[in-house]
Amino acid sequence: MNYSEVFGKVVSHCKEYGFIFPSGEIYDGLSAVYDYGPAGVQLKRNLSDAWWKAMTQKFDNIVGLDAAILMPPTVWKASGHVDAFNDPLIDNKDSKKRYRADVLVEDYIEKLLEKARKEEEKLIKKGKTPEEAARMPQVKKSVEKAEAARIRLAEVVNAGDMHAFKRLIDDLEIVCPESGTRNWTDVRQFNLMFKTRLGAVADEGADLYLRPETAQGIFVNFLNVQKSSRMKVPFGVAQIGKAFRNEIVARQFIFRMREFEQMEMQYFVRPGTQSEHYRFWKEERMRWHLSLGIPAERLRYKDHDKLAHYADAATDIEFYYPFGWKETEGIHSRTDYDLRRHQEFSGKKQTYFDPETQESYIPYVVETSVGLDRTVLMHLCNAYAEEEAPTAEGGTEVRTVLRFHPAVAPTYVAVLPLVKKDGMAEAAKSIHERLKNRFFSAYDEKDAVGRRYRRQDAKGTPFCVTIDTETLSDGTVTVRERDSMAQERVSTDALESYLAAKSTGV
RNA sequence: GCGGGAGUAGCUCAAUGGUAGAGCAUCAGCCUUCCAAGCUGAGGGUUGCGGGUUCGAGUCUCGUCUCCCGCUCCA
Repeated sequence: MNYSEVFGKVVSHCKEYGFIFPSGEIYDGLSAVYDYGPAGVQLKRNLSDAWWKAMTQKFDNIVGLDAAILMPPTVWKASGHVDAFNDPLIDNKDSKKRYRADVLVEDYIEKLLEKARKEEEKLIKKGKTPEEAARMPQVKKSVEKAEAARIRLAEVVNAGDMHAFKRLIDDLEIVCPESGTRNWTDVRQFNLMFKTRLGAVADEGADLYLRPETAQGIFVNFLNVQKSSRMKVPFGVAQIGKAFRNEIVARQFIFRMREFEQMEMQYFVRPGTQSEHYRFWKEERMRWHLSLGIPAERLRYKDHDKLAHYADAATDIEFYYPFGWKETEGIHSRTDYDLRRHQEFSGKKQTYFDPETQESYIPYVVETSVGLDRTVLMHLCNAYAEEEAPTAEGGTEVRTVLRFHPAVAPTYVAVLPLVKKDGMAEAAKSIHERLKNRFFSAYDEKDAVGRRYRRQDAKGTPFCVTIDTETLSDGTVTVRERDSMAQERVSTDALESYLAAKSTGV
């Protein structure tokens, strides 16, 4: 079974065992929106807890934050999202190519001006002065046409009138550079940010956006956090939260969702030192993924060739998903772009006084940003396995098992009486009651013990504790390990510490 | 968004235009001493949704929605 065959099985397994459901399924669902079921939410929470501890607990100079999803709209002007996330798009039906409508018109204008310039040059060569050449009809016509198009473009862009935009493209007789035809779809405004309104009355109040990334909540709180927690550069602010993007195409299960959760840490550093911190976090974040059992051969760095406007270095940590190598986490050296822009737009100084160097500066930022849902999917894809397992009759059968790292498995241990009689069930229940205080423990007495083992395998429970007649006489139980199916006899007194020792490695 | 494919029980799938079924799973009971055993019973469906053709539609037809694959898009 190869990786891509696994994908469909993972998706149906997720539904069958309560990890992930399509959102609002009884109403046909909503594209690219999913709900986490009982097993899925625990897996997700274990992963985010592991991340939160790896940041805020492990590092003295990283503190947490939970900023609101709604923020003043100017935040998104400052961050560049209002411009970058707003495109009028049009498709050519023949070439199937999609273009930004404003770019098409601008290219058209540019072509006209180019034509005018060439005419001008020709005329000047023929002895006209530049002033005379500019007045000649063959030049003047192109320039005027270009000017008229520019005015109309500005009008439709300002009005946000997509029908007028389409008429403009039709009127200008713009053709597709690929197919050369004018067989266009309508112009559609693609806004990757979700819009909502502040205030209960529909036509009053301000337009707001649901945040398209969580990072800005950290940037706008930079000084609040730094001053209230007496942090000195370098220090980090960690945050876990939802973000929203109106993706044009959202596919691949929970890999690209419209509503998703990010775990971000912005690390504020002295300008000039960003490279060393960038290198540190690059390695540290890879180590974290490895520590939770993701094998090294399914992880890699992918350095960015072309950098975003705000970055001076960027890399992705990619996982080999069933549909290929894809980004799970990004580590970006964001320079002082964000804080500088917020200083500019808010008029509030975003500088830090460094007591060591006795100077004030806007700190540089190294960002680690990991998709929580992608991390969940990574662990699901990595954990899913079908393998031969022995049956009671001595043959073999396929067992489906989720080999989660014990630290992230939704259920840590299942307590099973070998059979329901002779007081085994009662003994098992009391062990379960005790384990519950410390672990996510499940109790199951239905069906043969072999079947119960397989049920726990399918949910990814790493340990099963089985109570048999020996338990009643000498107080020992067997602990059955999920992956090896090996059993070990452990005294009930030592059971808790035995189980606890198995989850190390985070 | 475009092209192709698919939607029947929780899952995998049956059902010449003629009474919607099986296996697995779930639940209850019996039986069962270590890897999906067995027996008895129960629940679960407007066949994705909405029109049309027909005496009669899961089946033919049109539309629509959702999912999958490819393209496209993705600071």
